[in-house]
Amino acid sequence: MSEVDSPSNFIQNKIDEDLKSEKVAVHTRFPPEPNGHLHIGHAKSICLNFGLAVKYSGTCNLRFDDTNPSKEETKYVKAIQEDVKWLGFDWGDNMFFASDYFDQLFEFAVQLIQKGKAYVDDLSPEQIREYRGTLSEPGKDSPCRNRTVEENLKLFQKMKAGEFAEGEKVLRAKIDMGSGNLNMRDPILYRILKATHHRVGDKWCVYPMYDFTHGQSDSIEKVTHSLCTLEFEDHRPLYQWFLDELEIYHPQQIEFARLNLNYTILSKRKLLQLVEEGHVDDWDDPRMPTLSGMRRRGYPPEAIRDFCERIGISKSNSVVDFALLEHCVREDLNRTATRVMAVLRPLKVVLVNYPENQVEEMDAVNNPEDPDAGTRKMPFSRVVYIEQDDFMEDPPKKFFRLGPGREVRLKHAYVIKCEEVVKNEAGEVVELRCTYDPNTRSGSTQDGRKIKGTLHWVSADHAYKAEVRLYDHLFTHENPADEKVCPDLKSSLNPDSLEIIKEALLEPYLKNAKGRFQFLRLGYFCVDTTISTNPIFNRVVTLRDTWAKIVKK
RNA sequence: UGGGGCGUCGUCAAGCGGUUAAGACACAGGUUUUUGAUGCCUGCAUUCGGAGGUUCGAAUCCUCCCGCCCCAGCCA
Repeated sequence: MSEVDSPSNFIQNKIDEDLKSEKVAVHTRFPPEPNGHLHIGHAKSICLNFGLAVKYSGTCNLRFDDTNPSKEETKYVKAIQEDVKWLGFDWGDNMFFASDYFDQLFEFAVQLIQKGKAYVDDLSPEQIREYRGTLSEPGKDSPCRNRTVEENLKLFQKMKAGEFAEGEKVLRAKIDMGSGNLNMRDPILYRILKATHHRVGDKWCVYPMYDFTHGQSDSIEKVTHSLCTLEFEDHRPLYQWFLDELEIYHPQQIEFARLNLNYTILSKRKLLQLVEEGHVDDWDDPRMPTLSGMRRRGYPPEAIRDFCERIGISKSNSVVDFALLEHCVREDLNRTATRVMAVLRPLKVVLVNYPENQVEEMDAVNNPEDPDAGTRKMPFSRVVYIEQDDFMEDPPKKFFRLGPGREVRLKHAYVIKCEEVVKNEAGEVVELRCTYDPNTRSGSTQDGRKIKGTLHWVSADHAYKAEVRLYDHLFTHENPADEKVCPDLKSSLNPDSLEIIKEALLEPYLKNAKGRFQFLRLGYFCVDTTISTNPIFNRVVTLRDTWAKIVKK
């Protein structure tokens, strides 16, 4: 599989080069903030970081970047762990929290003050913004910039002791207010936040900013390659500045492009909006691009890993075709899913020459791709249901399913012929009266006549009724994430992203079933018991459908 | 001349001075098939954003130009 021979990318090339000069084990980290659920974009990062550790026999830490207590919650920590595990990765003993380093980080800040490289600023948030300047104009120094070391030390301790209100003071690095890089214009190191932290409670009322936390955390953990997304490129000089000034171990930050997928959005903020406005049930709605949503939908973790492998790693902003993800899912499921029969929109078929009350047990192959999967029995009787789409009263040329006077094969059973079409008062076809050919048991003709069409079916008396849910893209717009071409998110929502079929007819084998199946000729489905005790079958993905393409033309 | 990035097939993406410019998805044909599925076969960039230059030789090096993305949270 493609998981074995992963394609080359610039990060691997870099690591290969690094390994030539210094023989240290590769050490990466996946650093989510526990303020929401993981999505397929995070999967790219997880697969990259953990994948590199596996490939180079190194280590990958799971580290929670929990420096903003007002947004973070323990429930997210748990959900993230679950998602990473489900994806198939193991951090072993290497789970850390930035909050583990709060004492150390505070000491680092004190060191900078002592070196004259940090100062306490009294400016208000608004003033700080003004003093920062703009993209094209330099900023100007704060009046507090030249406080003495002693004064700064005293003030910083008072900040820590809770003697000031939120927003009253901050600790800033003393770098360069004229820098073209805004991140270097005396960035804030610590702010006052009188919030309870999900792990360390009320121990602190000053919290370090991301920039003052991330690099040092990487350094403490002896991370060799700190991989992050492109928007942090501008932060790299600052990342290095802290490590230099503190004179501690230097990991290297390398940036890559985040994942974009068409027909969906991958921004936490917008995903949250979908949940809060009720456009989806929750974060794990099977239409969501979250890992929990995909898990419920039935996407195998192997398929997601394969997908992440195939999309590659580069620095160019790109939008990956959702069809590639679906391809990976189909490829995995084709190999592994048991084939069963289910009729979603039933049409009654009575076999007029089949004995009343007779039931035959037909042998059905479980998976033609896997000889070891064996066979099972399927009951067959006088009344069966077929799919409404599989009958046309006035079929076009290339249609080779059932029609008046036509013959078709019921998979694993018999060849039948449509003798009579029964309609209701409205003129709708409600029943087909057919004859079966007793000489075609299991589906093969003895006189050598070719039967082009093969239909799935279910015996009326033995059918098991269950709810089936069909999903489609959440958005009709190909690129809902791009606000330039799609300014209104809501108007591009796909009104048909969910179709519920209350009573689909399934073969009895599916009673008490768990896991994923291929409903023959329809698609792959996965049992979901999240929202009801009765199993619901979620459609993972359809089968490729070239007939539908022909019809479209 | 604010700073930092990116431009190779419809979409991803290899390529790192000498290749017929990988591969995958998508698409289009054909074939096998008791799933219009799967499988198999074939086709799909004389050209690498553009223009110059260096070189025996350039997608790869240099120059200029063009286009796109990110940055002005006490978010990460």
